[in-house]
Amino acid sequence: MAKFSRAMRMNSPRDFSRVFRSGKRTVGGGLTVLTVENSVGYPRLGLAVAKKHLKLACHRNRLKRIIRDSFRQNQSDFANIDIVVLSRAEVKQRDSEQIRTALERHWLTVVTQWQKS
RNA sequence: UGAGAUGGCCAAGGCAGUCGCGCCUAUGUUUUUACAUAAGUGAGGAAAGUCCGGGCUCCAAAGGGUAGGGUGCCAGGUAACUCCUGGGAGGCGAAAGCCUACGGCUAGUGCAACAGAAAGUAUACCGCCUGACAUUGUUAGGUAAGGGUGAAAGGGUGCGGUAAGAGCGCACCGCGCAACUGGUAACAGUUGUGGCAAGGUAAACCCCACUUGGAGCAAGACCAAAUAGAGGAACAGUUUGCUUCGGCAGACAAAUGCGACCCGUAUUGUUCCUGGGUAGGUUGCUUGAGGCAAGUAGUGAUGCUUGUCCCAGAUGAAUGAUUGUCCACGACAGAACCCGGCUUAUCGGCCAUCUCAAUUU
RNA sequence: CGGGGCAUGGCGCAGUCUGGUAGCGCACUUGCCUGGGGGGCAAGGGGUCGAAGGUUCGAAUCCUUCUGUUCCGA
Repeated sequence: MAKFSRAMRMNSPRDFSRVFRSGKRTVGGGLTVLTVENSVGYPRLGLAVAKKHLKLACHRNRLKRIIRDSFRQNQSDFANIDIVVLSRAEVKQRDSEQIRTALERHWLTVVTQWQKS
Protein backbone atom coordinates (compact mmCIF):
# COMPACT_ATOMS: atom_id res chain seq x y z
CA MET A 1 0.00 0.00 0.00
CA ALA A 2 1.77 3.09 -1.24
CA LYS A 3 0.50 6.12 0.67
CA PHE A 4 1.60 9.69 0.91
CA SER A 5 0.74 11.17 4.27
CA ARG A 6 1.23 14.68 5.63
CA ALA A 7 4.21 13.61 7.69
CA MET A 8 6.11 12.66 4.54
CA ARG A 9 6.10 16.26 3.39
CA MET A 10 8.90 18.58 4.37
CA ASN A 11 7.48 21.84 5.67
CA SER A 12 9.96 23.58 7.87
CA PRO A 13 12.64 25.89 6.46
CA ARG A 14 15.19 24.22 8.74
CA ASP A 15 14.83 20.89 6.93
CA PHE A 16 15.12 22.57 3.56
CA SER A 17 18.26 24.48 4.41
CA ARG A 18 19.83 21.28 5.81
CA VAL A 19 19.25 19.56 2.46
CA PHE A 20 20.55 22.50 0.49
CA ARG A 21 23.67 22.70 2.62
CA SER A 22 24.78 19.06 2.54
CA GLY A 23 22.65 17.22 -0.01
CA LYS A 24 23.88 15.12 -2.91
CA ARG A 25 22.79 16.49 -6.24
CA THR A 26 21.61 15.01 -9.54
CA VAL A 27 20.48 17.11 -12.50
CA GLY A 28 18.57 16.37 -15.68
CA GLY A 29 15.25 16.49 -17.52
CA GLY A 30 14.39 19.94 -16.25
CA LEU A 31 14.74 18.94 -12.60
CA THR A 32 17.34 19.00 -9.85
CA VAL A 33 17.16 16.39 -7.05
CA LEU A 34 18.92 16.87 -3.71
CA THR A 35 19.08 14.11 -1.11
CA VAL A 36 20.39 13.79 2.44
CA GLU A 37 20.02 11.28 5.26
CA ASN A 38 17.39 11.96 7.93
CA SER A 39 16.52 10.55 11.35
CA VAL A 40 12.71 10.34 11.28
CA GLY A 41 12.60 6.74 10.09
CA TYR A 42 10.97 7.20 6.69
CA PRO A 43 11.68 9.07 3.45
CA ARG A 44 10.37 12.64 3.08
CA LEU A 45 9.75 14.79 0.03
CA GLY A 46 10.11 18.53 -0.39
CA LEU A 47 9.17 20.55 -3.44
CA ALA A 48 10.44 23.87 -4.73
CA VAL A 49 8.89 24.97 -7.99
CA ALA A 50 9.88 28.47 -8.98
CA LYS A 51 7.33 30.91 -10.34
CA LYS A 52 10.07 32.10 -12.66
CA HIS A 53 10.19 28.71 -14.37
CA LEU A 54 6.44 28.06 -14.62
CA LYS A 55 4.48 31.27 -14.78
CA LEU A 56 0.97 29.85 -14.45
CA ALA A 57 -0.30 28.46 -11.16
CA CYS A 58 -2.05 25.68 -13.05
CA HIS A 59 1.21 24.38 -14.52
CA ARG A 60 3.03 24.59 -11.17
CA ASN A 61 0.33 22.56 -9.47
CA ARG A 62 0.47 19.96 -12.21
CA LEU A 63 4.26 19.54 -11.91
CA LYS A 64 4.02 19.14 -8.13
CA ARG A 65 1.28 16.53 -8.46
CA ILE A 66 3.30 14.51 -10.93
CA ILE A 67 6.36 14.57 -8.65
CA ARG A 68 4.33 13.59 -5.58
CA ASP A 69 2.67 10.71 -7.34
CA SER A 70 5.94 9.39 -8.67
CA PHE A 71 7.46 9.62 -5.19
CA ARG A 72 4.48 7.79 -3.75
CA GLN A 73 4.81 4.86 -6.12
CA ASN A 74 8.55 4.50 -5.62
CA GLN A 75 8.85 5.27 -1.91
CA SER A 76 9.37 1.62 -0.89
CA ASP A 77 12.78 1.66 -2.61
CA PHE A 78 14.08 4.64 -0.66
CA ALA A 79 16.13 4.59 2.50
CA ASN A 80 15.44 7.12 5.29
CA ILE A 81 16.37 10.21 3.32
CA ASP A 82 15.06 13.72 2.70
CA ILE A 83 14.52 14.45 -0.97
CA VAL A 84 14.09 17.95 -2.39
CA VAL A 85 13.05 18.37 -6.02
CA LEU A 86 13.75 21.71 -7.65
CA SER A 87 12.46 22.94 -10.98
CA ARG A 88 14.81 24.25 -13.63
CA ALA A 89 14.16 26.68 -16.44
CA GLU A 90 13.77 24.00 -19.11
CA VAL A 91 10.73 22.29 -17.52
CA LYS A 92 8.63 24.66 -19.62
CA GLN A 93 9.40 22.57 -22.71
CA ARG A 94 8.74 19.14 -21.14
CA ASP A 95 5.37 17.38 -21.11
CA SER A 96 4.21 15.18 -18.25
CA GLU A 97 5.43 11.97 -19.96
CA GLN A 98 9.00 13.27 -20.17
CA ILE A 99 8.95 14.48 -16.59
CA ARG A 100 7.83 11.07 -15.34
CA THR A 101 10.64 9.24 -17.15
CA ALA A 102 13.16 11.80 -15.92
CA LEU A 103 11.98 11.23 -12.37
CA GLU A 104 12.35 7.45 -12.78
CA ARG A 105 16.00 8.00 -13.77
CA HIS A 106 16.56 10.27 -10.78
CA TRP A 107 15.08 7.73 -8.37
CA LEU A 108 17.43 5.05 -9.76
CA THR A 109 20.53 7.10 -8.98
CA VAL A 110 19.15 8.10 -5.59
CA VAL A 111 18.49 4.49 -4.65
CA THR A 112 22.03 3.40 -5.58
CA GLN A 113 23.50 6.34 -3.67
CA TRP A 114 21.57 5.58 -0.47
CA GLN A 115 21.40 1.84 0.00
CA LYS A 116 18.67 0.65 2.35
CA SER A 117 20.29 -0.43 5.57
C1' U B 1 -29.75 25.36 -48.54
C1' G B 2 -26.25 29.34 -47.91
C1' A B 3 -24.59 34.02 -45.61
C1' G B 4 -25.29 36.77 -41.22
C1' A B 5 -27.33 39.06 -36.32
C1' U B 6 -28.74 38.56 -31.14
C1' G B 7 -29.48 36.01 -26.52
C1' G B 8 -28.79 31.74 -23.40
C1' C B 9 -26.55 26.97 -21.86
C1' C B 10 -22.40 23.30 -21.62
C1' A B 11 -17.05 22.80 -21.44
C1' A B 12 -10.08 18.84 -16.15
C1' G B 13 -14.08 14.96 -23.64
C1' G B 14 -17.61 10.51 -22.18
C1' C B 15 -18.05 5.53 -19.71
C1' A B 16 -15.84 1.50 -16.65
C1' G B 17 -11.73 -0.47 -13.39
C1' U B 18 -7.14 -0.05 -10.01
C1' C B 19 -3.84 3.02 -6.80
C1' G B 20 -3.55 7.87 -4.22
C1' C B 21 -4.93 13.17 -1.81
C1' G B 22 -8.20 17.32 1.21
C1' C B 23 -12.69 18.00 4.05
C1' C B 24 -16.60 15.77 6.59
C1' U B 25 -19.90 11.88 8.93
C1' A B 26 -20.24 7.07 11.27
C1' U B 27 -17.80 2.95 13.72
C1' G B 28 -13.45 0.88 16.12
C1' U B 29 -8.50 1.42 18.69
C1' U B 30 -5.96 5.00 21.77
C1' U B 31 -4.79 9.18 27.88
C1' U B 32 -4.74 12.99 23.95
C1' U B 33 -2.53 14.03 19.33
C1' A B 34 -3.59 10.45 15.94
C1' C B 35 -4.50 5.77 13.18
C1' A B 36 -7.76 2.15 10.50
C1' U B 37 -12.30 0.97 7.73
C1' A B 38 -16.77 2.55 5.17
C1' A B 39 -20.14 6.28 3.04
C1' G B 40 -20.56 11.32 1.13
C1' U B 41 -18.25 15.43 -1.14
C1' G B 42 -14.22 18.14 -3.65
C1' A B 43 -12.12 24.46 -8.59
C1' G B 44 -13.99 28.37 -12.94
C1' G B 45 -16.70 30.80 -16.86
C1' A B 46 -13.39 33.38 -16.59
C1' A B 47 -11.25 31.03 -10.23
C1' A B 48 -7.20 35.80 -13.91
C1' G B 49 -6.35 41.37 -14.34
C1' U B 50 -7.42 44.21 -9.66
C1' C B 51 -10.55 48.40 -13.25
C1' C B 52 -15.14 49.65 -10.23
C1' G B 53 -19.16 48.78 -6.46
C1' G B 54 -20.91 46.54 -1.83
C1' G B 55 -20.88 43.25 2.62
C1' C B 56 -17.54 42.25 6.85
C1' U B 57 -13.53 44.14 10.33
C1' C B 58 -10.59 47.94 12.73
C1' C B 59 -9.63 53.18 13.05
C1' A B 60 -13.81 56.52 19.82
C1' A B 61 -19.89 57.43 17.47
C1' A B 62 -18.08 57.86 11.25
C1' G B 63 -20.80 63.63 13.10
C1' G B 64 -20.56 68.89 10.42
C1' G B 65 -17.65 71.94 7.03
C1' U B 66 -13.47 72.68 3.49
C1' A B 67 -10.12 70.66 0.10
C1' G B 68 -9.47 66.61 -3.10
C1' G B 69 -11.53 62.46 -5.98
C1' G B 70 -15.45 60.12 -9.02
C1' U B 71 -19.66 60.15 -12.39
C1' G B 72 -22.11 62.99 -16.54
C1' C B 73 -28.47 62.54 -22.61
C1' C B 74 -33.41 60.90 -19.90
C1' A B 75 -36.22 57.35 -16.98
C1' G B 76 -36.11 52.87 -14.31
C1' G B 77 -33.57 48.44 -11.72
C1' U B 78 -30.27 47.28 -7.66
C1' A B 79 -27.29 46.49 -1.27
C1' A B 80 -24.35 49.59 -4.52
C1' C B 81 -21.84 50.94 -8.99
C1' U B 82 -17.90 53.60 -13.92
C1' C B 83 -22.97 47.95 -14.03
C1' C B 84 -27.80 46.37 -16.27
C1' U B 85 -32.70 47.42 -18.77
C1' G B 86 -35.94 50.60 -21.66
C1' G B 87 -36.23 55.22 -24.31
C1' G B 88 -34.01 59.73 -26.96
C1' A B 89 -30.13 61.96 -30.13
C1' G B 90 -25.97 61.16 -33.50
C1' G B 91 -23.14 57.62 -36.57
C1' C B 92 -22.41 52.64 -39.43
C1' G B 93 -24.93 48.68 -42.32
C1' A B 94 -28.93 46.31 -47.94
C1' A B 95 -31.50 44.29 -43.47
C1' A B 96 -31.81 41.80 -38.74
C1' G B 97 -28.86 44.76 -35.90
C1' C B 98 -24.43 47.26 -33.97
C1' C B 99 -21.44 51.55 -31.92
C1' U B 100 -21.12 56.28 -28.93
C1' A B 101 -16.83 59.85 -21.84
C1' C B 102 -23.47 61.93 -25.37
C1' G B 103 -24.16 68.13 -19.53
C1' G B 104 -22.24 73.30 -20.15
C1' C B 105 -16.93 77.10 -24.41
C1' U B 106 -24.56 82.77 -26.04
C1' A B 107 -20.58 82.10 -16.53
C1' G B 108 -15.53 83.22 -16.73
C1' U B 109 -10.17 82.19 -17.69
C1' G B 110 -6.69 79.84 -20.79
C1' C B 111 -4.52 77.30 -25.24
C1' A B 112 -3.77 76.84 -30.84
C1' A B 113 3.75 75.40 -32.57
C1' C B 114 4.92 76.46 -37.93
C1' A B 115 2.51 78.96 -41.88
C1' G B 116 -0.69 83.05 -42.72
C1' A B 117 -2.94 89.84 -43.68
C1' A B 118 -5.72 87.91 -39.73
C1' A B 119 -6.42 82.26 -34.86
C1' G B 120 -11.46 85.52 -32.69
C1' U B 121 -14.62 92.89 -29.53
C1' A B 122 -11.77 90.29 -36.81
C1' U B 123 -8.59 91.64 -40.61
C1' A B 124 -6.62 92.69 -45.89
C1' C B 125 -0.99 89.72 -48.90
C1' C B 126 -2.56 88.89 -54.17
C1' G B 127 -7.09 90.38 -56.19
C1' C B 128 -11.85 93.30 -57.68
C1' C B 129 -13.95 98.44 -57.91
C1' U B 130 -13.90 104.00 -57.45
C1' G B 131 -11.25 108.76 -56.99
C1' A B 132 -6.66 111.73 -57.31
C1' C B 133 -1.76 112.24 -59.29
C1' A B 134 0.73 110.43 -63.05
C1' U B 135 1.67 107.23 -67.38
C1' U B 136 1.04 101.93 -66.64
C1' G B 137 2.86 102.84 -61.69
C1' U B 138 2.04 105.68 -56.87
C1' U B 139 -1.49 106.97 -53.43
C1' A B 140 -6.51 107.72 -50.75
C1' G B 141 -10.74 104.89 -49.97
C1' G B 142 -14.61 100.80 -50.74
C1' U B 143 -15.06 95.38 -50.71
C1' A B 144 -14.42 90.20 -48.96
C1' A B 145 -17.17 87.10 -54.46
C1' G B 146 -12.18 84.67 -56.23
C1' G B 147 -6.74 83.14 -55.10
C1' G B 148 -3.13 81.97 -51.35
C1' U B 149 -1.78 79.99 -45.79
C1' G B 150 -3.39 76.48 -42.36
C1' A B 151 -6.03 71.00 -38.86
C1' A B 152 -9.41 75.11 -38.57
C1' A B 153 -10.71 81.63 -41.87
C1' G B 154 -17.02 84.71 -38.60
C1' G B 155 -23.41 80.17 -42.06
C1' G B 156 -24.51 76.95 -47.19
C1' U B 157 -26.98 76.94 -52.32
C1' G B 158 -29.54 79.92 -55.86
C1' C B 159 -31.70 84.50 -57.53
C1' G B 160 -31.90 89.65 -57.10
C1' G B 161 -28.84 93.69 -56.20
C1' U B 162 -24.19 96.73 -56.90
C1' A B 163 -18.96 100.86 -59.21
C1' A B 164 -17.16 96.14 -57.23
C1' G B 165 -19.27 93.47 -53.41
C1' A B 166 -21.65 91.98 -48.98
C1' G B 167 -27.83 88.50 -45.00
C1' C B 168 -27.83 94.23 -48.21
C1' G B 169 -32.85 91.85 -49.75
C1' C B 170 -35.68 87.23 -50.99
C1' A B 171 -36.56 81.58 -51.33
C1' C B 172 -34.99 76.87 -49.36
C1' C B 173 -31.63 74.49 -45.81
C1' G B 174 -28.98 75.22 -41.18
C1' C B 175 -28.76 78.07 -36.38
C1' G B 176 -30.82 80.94 -32.12
C1' C B 177 -35.28 82.69 -29.47
C1' A B 178 -40.61 82.42 -28.26
C1' A B 179 -45.40 80.08 -28.14
C1' C B 180 -48.34 75.74 -28.69
C1' U B 181 -48.96 70.26 -29.09
C1' G B 182 -47.27 65.12 -27.65
C1' G B 183 -44.16 62.80 -23.84
C1' U B 184 -42.80 61.58 -16.41
C1' A B 185 -38.30 63.26 -18.95
C1' A B 186 -34.33 63.34 -22.56
C1' C B 187 -36.55 64.97 -26.88
C1' A B 188 -39.78 65.42 -31.18
C1' G B 189 -43.33 68.14 -34.23
C1' U B 190 -45.93 72.70 -35.83
C1' U B 191 -46.22 77.97 -36.11
C1' G B 192 -44.07 82.63 -35.54
C1' U B 193 -39.77 85.50 -35.20
C1' G B 194 -34.46 87.14 -35.33
C1' G B 195 -30.99 88.15 -39.34
C1' C B 196 -25.57 85.91 -38.51
C1' A B 197 -24.73 87.96 -33.36
C1' A B 198 -23.10 82.61 -30.98
C1' G B 199 -15.72 79.03 -34.65
C1' G B 200 -12.42 74.63 -32.09
C1' U B 201 -10.75 72.62 -27.42
C1' A B 202 -13.88 70.93 -20.85
C1' A B 203 -9.99 62.57 -21.72
C1' A B 204 -7.62 72.30 -20.53
C1' C B 205 -8.62 74.97 -15.70
C1' C B 206 -13.42 75.39 -14.54
C1' C B 207 -19.18 75.89 -13.91
C1' C B 208 -23.60 73.01 -12.86
C1' A B 209 -26.01 68.46 -10.96
C1' C B 210 -25.35 63.96 -8.26
C1' U B 211 -21.91 61.33 -5.24
C1' U B 212 -17.66 60.22 -1.98
C1' G B 213 -14.09 59.37 5.52
C1' G B 214 -9.40 55.95 5.65
C1' A B 215 -7.42 51.21 5.48
C1' G B 216 -7.76 46.31 4.37
C1' C B 217 -8.87 38.98 6.37
C1' A B 218 -1.10 39.68 6.35
C1' A B 219 -8.38 43.42 8.51
C1' G B 220 -9.50 41.91 13.24
C1' A B 221 -10.77 38.65 17.66
C1' C B 222 -9.56 34.81 21.22
C1' C B 223 -6.51 31.05 23.88
C1' A B 224 -2.25 29.00 26.13
C1' A B 225 2.74 29.36 27.30
C1' A B 226 7.44 31.83 27.60
C1' U B 227 9.89 36.32 28.49
C1' A B 228 9.51 41.32 29.87
C1' G B 229 6.75 44.86 32.58
C1' A B 230 14.12 46.78 33.02
C1' G B 231 18.08 50.56 32.65
C1' G B 232 19.81 55.40 30.89
C1' A B 233 19.08 60.47 28.84
C1' A B 234 16.14 64.90 27.67
C1' C B 235 11.81 67.94 28.41
C1' A B 236 7.72 68.45 31.85
C1' G B 237 4.49 75.43 30.94
C1' U B 238 1.00 79.28 33.49
C1' U B 239 -2.29 80.15 37.47
C1' U B 240 -5.66 79.32 41.85
C1' G B 241 -6.75 76.72 46.44
C1' C B 242 -5.21 73.40 50.49
C1' U B 243 -0.74 71.82 52.93
C1' U B 244 2.16 68.04 57.93
C1' C B 245 6.32 71.79 52.61
C1' G B 246 6.96 65.71 50.53
C1' G B 247 2.94 66.94 47.54
C1' C B 248 -2.52 66.91 46.29
C1' A B 249 -6.82 69.02 43.62
C1' G B 250 -9.02 72.38 39.87
C1' A B 251 -8.71 75.66 35.51
C1' C B 252 -6.07 77.31 31.18
C1' A B 253 -2.30 76.04 27.91
C1' A B 254 0.39 72.18 25.48
C1' A B 255 1.01 67.41 23.39
C1' U B 256 -1.17 63.09 21.32
C1' G B 257 -5.23 60.18 18.99
C1' C B 258 -9.75 60.36 15.83
C1' G B 259 -4.60 58.24 9.02
C1' A B 260 -5.81 65.18 3.97
C1' C B 261 -7.20 69.91 6.80
C1' C B 262 -10.55 72.68 10.16
C1' C B 263 -14.53 72.44 13.64
C1' G B 264 -15.80 69.28 17.28
C1' U B 265 -14.39 65.62 20.69
C1' A B 266 -11.42 62.08 23.82
C1' U B 267 -6.99 61.12 26.67
C1' U B 268 -2.72 62.81 30.33
C1' G B 269 3.24 62.48 31.44
C1' U B 270 5.83 62.63 26.51
C1' U B 271 10.06 61.56 23.38
C1' C B 272 14.68 59.15 22.25
C1' C B 273 18.49 55.42 23.08
C1' U B 274 20.33 50.64 25.06
C1' G B 275 19.65 45.62 26.57
C1' G B 276 16.92 40.89 27.08
C1' G B 277 13.30 37.38 25.23
C1' U B 278 9.86 35.22 21.57
C1' A B 279 6.43 29.54 19.63
C1' G B 280 2.77 29.23 18.10
C1' G B 281 -2.32 27.62 17.93
C1' U B 282 -7.58 28.55 17.39
C1' U B 283 -10.99 31.69 15.09
C1' G B 284 -12.46 34.97 11.16
C1' C B 285 -13.93 30.46 7.07
C1' U B 286 -18.27 29.71 4.52
C1' U B 287 -26.10 29.42 4.83
C1' G B 288 -25.19 33.25 1.01
C1' A B 289 -27.97 40.40 -1.78
C1' G B 290 -27.25 31.27 -2.34
C1' G B 291 -28.88 27.59 -6.14
C1' C B 292 -33.09 24.96 -8.58
C1' A B 293 -38.42 24.55 -9.91
C1' A B 294 -43.32 26.59 -10.31
C1' G B 295 -46.58 30.73 -10.09
C1' U B 296 -47.14 35.99 -10.48
C1' A B 297 -46.30 41.81 -11.65
C1' G B 298 -43.53 44.29 -15.52
C1' U B 299 -41.91 45.85 -22.69
C1' G B 300 -37.40 44.63 -19.88
C1' A B 301 -33.44 44.79 -16.15
C1' U B 302 -35.74 42.96 -11.92
C1' G B 303 -39.25 42.36 -7.85
C1' C B 304 -42.72 39.24 -4.96
C1' U B 305 -44.83 34.37 -3.28
C1' U B 306 -44.52 29.08 -2.50
C1' G B 307 -41.81 24.58 -2.51
C1' U B 308 -37.18 22.25 -2.36
C1' C B 309 -31.66 21.62 -1.86
C1' C B 310 -26.89 22.40 1.11
C1' C B 311 -23.20 22.60 -3.36
C1' A B 312 -14.72 23.30 -1.91
C1' G B 313 -12.93 25.44 2.59
C1' A B 314 -7.14 24.12 1.98
C1' U B 315 -2.98 26.82 5.19
C1' G B 316 4.42 25.05 2.06
C1' A B 317 -1.66 24.86 0.53
C1' A B 318 -6.18 18.97 -1.41
C1' U B 319 -8.40 16.94 -7.93
C1' G B 320 -3.27 13.22 -9.86
C1' A B 321 -1.42 8.61 -12.13
C1' U B 322 -2.56 4.35 -14.88
C1' U B 323 -5.47 0.46 -17.85
C1' G B 324 -9.48 -0.58 -21.31
C1' U B 325 -12.96 1.45 -24.71
C1' C B 326 -15.71 5.31 -27.84
C1' C B 327 -15.62 9.97 -30.54
C1' A B 328 -15.75 15.33 -33.68
C1' C B 329 -8.97 13.79 -30.53
C1' G B 330 -10.22 17.84 -26.12
C1' A B 331 -8.98 25.55 -25.69
C1' C B 332 -8.01 29.29 -21.94
C1' A B 333 -6.64 27.97 -17.45
C1' G B 334 -6.39 26.45 -10.48
C1' A B 335 -10.54 28.79 -5.11
C1' A B 336 -7.37 31.40 -0.51
C1' C B 337 -12.81 36.42 3.42
C1' C B 338 -17.39 36.62 0.45
C1' C B 339 -20.66 38.61 -3.28
C1' G B 340 -22.44 42.09 -7.89
C1' G B 341 -20.27 43.90 -12.42
C1' C B 342 -16.48 45.30 -16.12
C1' U B 343 -12.12 43.94 -18.89
C1' U B 344 -8.76 40.40 -20.86
C1' A B 345 -7.62 34.82 -22.51
C1' U B 346 -10.36 30.77 -24.91
C1' C B 347 -10.67 24.47 -28.85
C1' G B 348 -15.35 23.62 -29.75
C1' G B 349 -20.60 21.95 -29.08
C1' C B 350 -26.00 22.64 -28.27
C1' C B 351 -30.69 25.51 -28.10
C1' A B 352 -34.00 29.68 -29.22
C1' U B 353 -35.44 34.08 -31.96
C1' C B 354 -34.64 37.23 -36.15
C1' U B 355 -32.66 39.29 -41.20
C1' C B 356 -31.10 38.75 -46.32
C1' A B 357 -30.32 35.76 -50.82
C1' A B 358 -31.27 31.48 -53.94
C1' U B 359 -34.31 27.21 -55.07
C1' U B 360 -38.93 24.39 -54.67
C1' U B 361 -44.24 24.27 -53.68
C1' C C 1 -3.24 36.89 -1.17
C1' G C 2 -3.43 42.31 -0.62
C1' G C 3 -1.23 47.25 -1.64
C1' G C 4 2.11 50.61 -4.40
C1' G C 5 6.16 52.34 -7.95
C1' C C 6 8.83 52.19 -12.62
C1' A C 7 9.47 51.44 -18.19
C1' U C 8 12.74 57.45 -22.71
C1' G C 9 19.87 56.35 -27.48
C1' G C 10 24.53 50.90 -25.42
C1' C C 11 24.24 52.38 -19.59
C1' G C 12 22.34 55.88 -15.74
C1' C C 13 18.68 59.70 -15.70
C1' A C 14 15.68 64.77 -17.11
C1' G C 15 11.33 66.10 -19.85
C1' U C 16 4.96 63.94 -18.38
C1' C C 17 1.69 67.84 -13.46
C1' U C 18 1.03 72.75 -17.55
C1' G C 19 0.12 68.50 -25.11
C1' G C 20 3.58 71.33 -30.58
C1' U C 21 11.69 71.63 -30.33
C1' A C 22 12.88 64.59 -27.45
C1' G C 23 17.60 66.74 -23.83
C1' C C 24 21.98 65.76 -20.04
C1' G C 25 26.30 62.79 -18.27
C1' C C 26 29.21 58.45 -19.43
C1' A C 27 30.15 55.39 -23.71
C1' C C 28 30.85 55.29 -29.53
C1' U C 29 32.91 57.51 -34.48
C1' U C 30 35.99 61.27 -36.97
C1' G C 31 39.51 65.31 -36.81
C1' C C 32 43.10 68.44 -34.05
C1' C C 33 46.75 69.28 -29.83
C1' U C 34 51.25 65.13 -28.27
C1' G C 35 57.09 61.62 -30.75
C1' G C 36 53.26 57.84 -28.71
C1' G C 37 49.72 56.72 -24.65
C1' G C 38 46.64 59.16 -21.16
C1' G C 39 44.14 63.66 -21.10
C1' G C 40 41.95 67.95 -23.45
C1' C C 41 39.33 70.61 -27.60
C1' A C 42 35.94 70.53 -31.87
C1' A C 43 32.40 68.08 -34.89
C1' G C 44 29.13 63.88 -35.69
C1' G C 45 26.06 59.30 -35.51
C1' G C 46 22.52 56.64 -32.71
C1' G C 47 15.84 56.77 -29.64
C1' U C 48 8.77 52.46 -32.93
C1' C C 49 9.58 57.31 -25.66
C1' G C 50 7.08 49.05 -23.08
C1' A C 51 2.39 47.50 -26.54
C1' A C 52 -2.50 48.48 -28.62
C1' G C 53 -6.79 51.56 -28.98
C1' G C 54 -9.18 56.48 -28.04
C1' U C 55 -9.52 62.19 -27.15
C1' U C 56 -7.12 66.40 -30.04
C1' C C 57 -5.48 69.78 -35.92
C1' G C 58 -1.33 67.53 -33.14
C1' A C 59 0.24 62.64 -27.70
C1' A C 60 6.66 60.65 -24.52
C1' U C 61 2.88 63.90 -22.04
C1' C C 62 -4.35 63.28 -21.32
C1' C C 63 -7.86 58.69 -20.95
C1' U C 64 -8.68 53.21 -21.34
C1' U C 65 -6.95 48.18 -21.73
C1' C C 66 -2.82 44.95 -21.81
C1' U C 67 2.80 43.49 -21.08
C1' G C 68 7.19 43.32 -18.38
C1' U C 69 9.95 44.64 -14.04
C1' U C 70 10.59 46.07 -8.99
C1' C C 71 9.28 47.25 -3.85
C1' C C 72 6.19 46.83 0.68
C1' G C 73 2.75 44.07 4.20
C1' A C 74 3.39 37.86 8.83
